[in-house]
Amino acid sequence: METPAICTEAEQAAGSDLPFDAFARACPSRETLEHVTGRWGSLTVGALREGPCRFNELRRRVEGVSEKMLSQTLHALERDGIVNREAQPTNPPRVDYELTPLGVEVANRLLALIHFLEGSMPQVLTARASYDETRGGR
Amino acid sequence: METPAICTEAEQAAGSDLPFDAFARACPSRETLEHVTGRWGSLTVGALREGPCRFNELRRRVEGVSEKMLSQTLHALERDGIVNREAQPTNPPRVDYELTPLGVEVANRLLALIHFLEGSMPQVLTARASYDETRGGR
DNA sequence: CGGGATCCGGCTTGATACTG
DNA sequence: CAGTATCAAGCCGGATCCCG
Repeated sequence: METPAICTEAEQAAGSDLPFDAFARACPSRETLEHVTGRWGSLTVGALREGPCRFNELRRRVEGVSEKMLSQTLHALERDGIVNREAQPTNPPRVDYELTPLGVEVANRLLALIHFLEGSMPQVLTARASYDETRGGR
Repeated sequence: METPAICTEAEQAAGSDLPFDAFARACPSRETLEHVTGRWGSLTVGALREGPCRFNELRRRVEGVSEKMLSQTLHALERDGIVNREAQPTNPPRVDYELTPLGVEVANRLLALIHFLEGSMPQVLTARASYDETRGGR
């Protein structure tokens, strides 16, 4: 079969009506992918790649993120085993976040993609320009 | 500076108040990244990697996607120079989509990440299990 | 067939406030 | 400091209608 890396038609053929919910479950790697590549996911992974840090420090590194979103993102990544959370029951509370070894691997691949994209921005920008021009700016 | 691949604090330091809108613009590669990794983006790129195809054929390959979303995704990818659109003014109209050389490169990196993630699913699943167990299923 | 325009519901996000 | 709870807004995605 020509099923790509991402399961697409696989579940369609198997399931039937799946409103896109079923296939998300059938393809857990997609979930993780989105945790990693999502808005705050990629920024968080990027920030954590510079070294472990605490919650509010992370908020500063990823600035623009709300507490809620950072917390949420962190939990998702922690649940996926990408991020490790170390809470010390001291007072005041101190919690450090860091990438797990798996997280580092993921970060590297992700960054590879991102770097490639960044290196390709001239092409992308050119493409965008001609696209916009062709269609009159819209 | 230790600015990561993804521009995070860079613009913060430079700009100032950016409500996450400014930095999205300051960091066009992030935009493209999300086009590629997004819900339909990754599926579309994956589908197109199997070879060029027409709109409705694509809809079938990526099934679950609505016309609107496919169209939208395709336009975003086309604008970024990831996808090439070839319209033939015949009747009935025939339009073929295919990955550009750049698109193929991007697809390869993306798939590398995805494949790694898929290969790591046992770890991820294990991590998820212990996370869920620890917190009582929530 | 290939798509654009519109309407609309829902999930995602973001402020704000509160707890330990 | 390190979060969670709540609530409203906004964007995303889907269904539908329509045109070329």
